[in-house]
Amino acid sequence: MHEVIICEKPKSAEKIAQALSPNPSKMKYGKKVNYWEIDGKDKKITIISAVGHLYSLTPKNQKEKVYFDLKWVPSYETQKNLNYVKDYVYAIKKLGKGADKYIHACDYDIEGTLIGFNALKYACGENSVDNTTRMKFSTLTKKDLLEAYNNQIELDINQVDGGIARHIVDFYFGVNISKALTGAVRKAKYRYLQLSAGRVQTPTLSILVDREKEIGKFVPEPYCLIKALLDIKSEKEYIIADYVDGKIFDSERAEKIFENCQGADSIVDKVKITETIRKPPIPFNLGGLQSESHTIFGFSPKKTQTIAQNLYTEGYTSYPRTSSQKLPESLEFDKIFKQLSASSTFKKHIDELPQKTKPNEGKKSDAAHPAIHSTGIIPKNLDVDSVKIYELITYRFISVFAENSKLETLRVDINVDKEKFFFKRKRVSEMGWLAHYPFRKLEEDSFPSLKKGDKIKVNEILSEEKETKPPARYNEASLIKELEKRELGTKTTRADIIAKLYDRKYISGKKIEVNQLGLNIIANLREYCKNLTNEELTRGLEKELEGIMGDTISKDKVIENAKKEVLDILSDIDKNTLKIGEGLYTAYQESRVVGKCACGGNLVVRFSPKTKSSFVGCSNYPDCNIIYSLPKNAEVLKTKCEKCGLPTISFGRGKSKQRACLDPKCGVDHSKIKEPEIVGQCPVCGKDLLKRQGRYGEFIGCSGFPQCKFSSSLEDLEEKLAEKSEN
DNA sequence: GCAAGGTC
Repeated sequence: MHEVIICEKPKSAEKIAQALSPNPSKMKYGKKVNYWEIDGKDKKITIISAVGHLYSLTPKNQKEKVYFDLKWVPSYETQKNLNYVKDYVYAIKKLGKGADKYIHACDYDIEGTLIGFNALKYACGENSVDNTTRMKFSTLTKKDLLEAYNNQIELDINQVDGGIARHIVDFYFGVNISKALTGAVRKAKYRYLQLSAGRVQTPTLSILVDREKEIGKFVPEPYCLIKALLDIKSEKEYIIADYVDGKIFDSERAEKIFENCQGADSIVDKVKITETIRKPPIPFNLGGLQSESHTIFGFSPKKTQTIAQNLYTEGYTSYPRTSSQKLPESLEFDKIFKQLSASSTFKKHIDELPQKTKPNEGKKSDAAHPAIHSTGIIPKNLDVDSVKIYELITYRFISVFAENSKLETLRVDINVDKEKFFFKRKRVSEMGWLAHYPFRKLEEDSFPSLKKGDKIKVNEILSEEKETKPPARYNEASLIKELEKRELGTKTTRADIIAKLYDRKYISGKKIEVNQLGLNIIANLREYCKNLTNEELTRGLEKELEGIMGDTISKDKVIENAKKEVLDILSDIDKNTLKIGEGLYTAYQESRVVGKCACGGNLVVRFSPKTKSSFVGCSNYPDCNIIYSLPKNAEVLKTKCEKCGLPTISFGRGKSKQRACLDPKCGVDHSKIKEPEIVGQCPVCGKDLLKRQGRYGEFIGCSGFPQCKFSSSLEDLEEKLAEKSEN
């Protein structure tokens, strides 16, 4: 009797083999594919694996105008970068044909069920499906796997149908509407401009557009902050106390308070020290790791994901594509810590952990995998960025087991004449887990010794005019969090989808801005297929998939409904195709404008298919044929060259990243302007004031930043200094 | 190629 077990990925095949036998034989098919064999008395078991989806949808006839007639083909046929899949398909075809019995042992979710089903149907042969049972497990532990093997259930064909429907509906909407948009530009302008829309990418772009609009209509409100510069020092800085009510929007009131305080000294009214407990952080899931790595190292979520994936394949850290924030005891922490202790730096931290502790866990869990953690194997020869991610994961893993840290907050309330001010100082009083997680900035304020009734001289009363700020733009990490919250996309696809929006030139910048093209796409889609721009399509699809799995609606009915809806949308787009195409192309051109040409035209980024490189040319071509070539992977920046006014560009990677003027003949090397120029003394703390380069141009900041927050625009500086010295 | 979803 020959039994074939089909798994979702090589790792789970290995785990299942090890669970079923103390010494399974590890075999190789070709050079790359591992599989396992267990020879029993009257049974031979072959355990093989897929590598995620092996098959993808493709139109039966590529020449159709719209694609509703689809078929499954091996995914390496439609996507060249999936070449590695080939070996696995071949292996399953060879090893999985003609067995007496099949066991479907992929992850127990919609996609996993479909992965195994397609592998059986298209690689092992149609008949294999009828001869298949299912293993249902939620972790890859020996106990769970054995239990699943001993209690196999029937293959749930409704779950398979749910998976098929999901793929087809996404294809119907995504591919057909993308084609229609691209086609509209082609028909209107005879230009090829690859555009796209989809169930997840479009609502994501829509979220960004909404934020853009909020920012656009935001009216800043002036307010006033009143501060008292006290004649006591913390470290070397004078302590500044804030007016107790914070922002004051009534300027008359602000002025009155300001007047009231003039010349008066202050008396300490109340001194209070409170202690707050900070629990250790929670274990990383993919989103958590991406977000932390973004704030600490500035890595994009996609970059973090790739590095974490490599660390996993090398065996240094656990499976990264998890949403779990939990670390079950079955992982055997003791063993991992013992292994990690081979490194003296980790040992130092591990030795300080309290005995017999449980990890601090988060709420989210994942059926297939625990939170991201170190395996215990100490890596060798990692590149710098991988080291950073590895250490982040390992120190996080250690610190979730550590003790609470404690923070002391000193709050001093003072009266300046009749007006009330206060200031706060913070310091860590017990390090706890912070000692094992060297990525956080620690609060280390010194506490001045004061008691009720003490008199403090007031050096100066400061009145700062401020404006309320518009809501912040999303960055990649905060956008991923928003998508998680709205349950759009999955943990694995979110980073890719954002990358796609950049790629299409819908959005740009680290603080994400929506380009004209992105705004126009959403405007059009909101008019012609509203459901695609909000989350309704996803929510509706979820409901329908539940219906399919609960056997209250058929897969075919769901697919048919989707087809009708897409046909309606396509006919609306078709009726307005020239208008839509025109608008999209104009928006695209506006997005590409980077500056003004000497001839009065617009400087535009163009792509030369001949040299396969980008360059900047003038919109008045062929009348004006000025051309600036761009280095590979160059980015045209918003800041202008101060010598010639052309935009500046940045190119190169990492430390060799350079800035220069778009015109190489201009000769200003912008990368050398990094040494900030000293332009005066800070009126608040007395340190040097520096001219700094910000995201939106130059500004003046204090060299004492972040302790001293004084800043000013170039224009307002003199005024601000004069104002301060008058008082 | 176009989507979104698995996985190296």
